Amino acid sequence: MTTEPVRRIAHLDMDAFFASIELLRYPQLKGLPVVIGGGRRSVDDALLVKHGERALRFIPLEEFPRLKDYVGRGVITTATYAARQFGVGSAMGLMKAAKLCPDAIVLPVDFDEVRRYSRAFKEAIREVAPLVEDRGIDEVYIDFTDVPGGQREGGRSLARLIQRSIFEKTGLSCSVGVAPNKLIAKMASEFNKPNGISIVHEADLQSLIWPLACRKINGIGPKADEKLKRLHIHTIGELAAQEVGWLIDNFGQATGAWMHEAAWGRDSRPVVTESEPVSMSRETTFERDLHAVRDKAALGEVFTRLCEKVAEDLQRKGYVGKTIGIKLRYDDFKSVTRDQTLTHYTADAQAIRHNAGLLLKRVPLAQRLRLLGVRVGTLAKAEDVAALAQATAAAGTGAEESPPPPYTDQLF
DNA sequence: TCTGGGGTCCTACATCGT
DNA sequence: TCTGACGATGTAGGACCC
Repeated sequence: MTTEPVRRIAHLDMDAFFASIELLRYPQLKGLPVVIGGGRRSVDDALLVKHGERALRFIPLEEFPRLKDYVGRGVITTATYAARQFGVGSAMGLMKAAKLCPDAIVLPVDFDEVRRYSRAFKEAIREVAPLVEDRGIDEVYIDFTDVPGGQREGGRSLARLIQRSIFEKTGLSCSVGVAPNKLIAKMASEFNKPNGISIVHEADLQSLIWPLACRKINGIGPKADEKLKRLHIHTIGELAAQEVGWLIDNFGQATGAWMHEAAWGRDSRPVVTESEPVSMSRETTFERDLHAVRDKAALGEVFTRLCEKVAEDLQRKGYVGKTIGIKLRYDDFKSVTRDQTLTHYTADAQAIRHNAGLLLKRVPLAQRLRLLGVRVGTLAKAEDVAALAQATAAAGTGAEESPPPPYTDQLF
């Protein structure tokens, strides 16, 4: 007689991913406070030129740049566990971090390298368990339910196997949480970091989940957490004790109902192995704030370059889009967006530049700008749109699209 | 000396056609 | 013809995540 398999979902999180990759390259930094971020100066290139690829591991410590010497804007992407001891962490401004730990070594992000490792660890997982949902560069959900051995020890033995396989193929460690659903698995993977495994069953809700802060729920951010605190709700258990109607009154229909479900550990979202992108964008923060009139030429150049980059991204990945958007961030950190949906799809840099330029006329430009961004949304596969256009043309009903005019006479 | 870049999703609101 | 309800769609902003 066979029993129905219990739903077992794993959340796997690479440990200090970006920093750990750098430590493989520079093993002499092991155990030291290191932060990854900034990235405007090519530290690696400078060290490479001086020492050559093979000698990187012998570069003396005093040659690495320190946080206290860092100049420019930027935030920390990740920090080694040694750096975290100083209170330094992700999303912190580099200048603030320099105060907390001036002697921490600061390295730029090597995105190509990180992407390579990302592909490698995900491949290692898929060899063992095929149902994998991508959750960014260093995280995945895995459906253990029907994988051979996925039920053993609540999922612990399969988690151990995956950890071992990832380490063999990349030299990196990760933490895994296995639970009845994605929501709990995500929380569980944080229980035992680094290089840990946590198993949570439905019956553990009150003892393991309810004592946690509401902020630990994936989806409750700083704003919602603050509001909950104002309402004297600090833990998930306190959240679970509230009437769903009261939560809806305070947070709205969707959020209120969702909070209630989450606090009771209920989440039926499936592990999704494939998804289509919704938008693609490029944005950049300037070294110094720029003015629309006085720095018109520089802004125009950056703007055109951003449009070209988005167009390149779309074309490389085989997408076209219909909604063109811009984003501006002023020197006081306030941002505005404008967008416009066209009658036709495009992935053409000139067309994007032209329409983005028109959107600029709809935003205030008296204040200095610190960031400029360009976005293309309402995406479709280029081949699908082309096929449809061909069919429409064959039927003789297609309206002829005229090419966009050149983008002269624009603000910048 | 503040606060990156690339995304998704939700909400509120305006507009338009029926 | 006027008015209101309602759904679809577009737009703006913001919360949140990695």
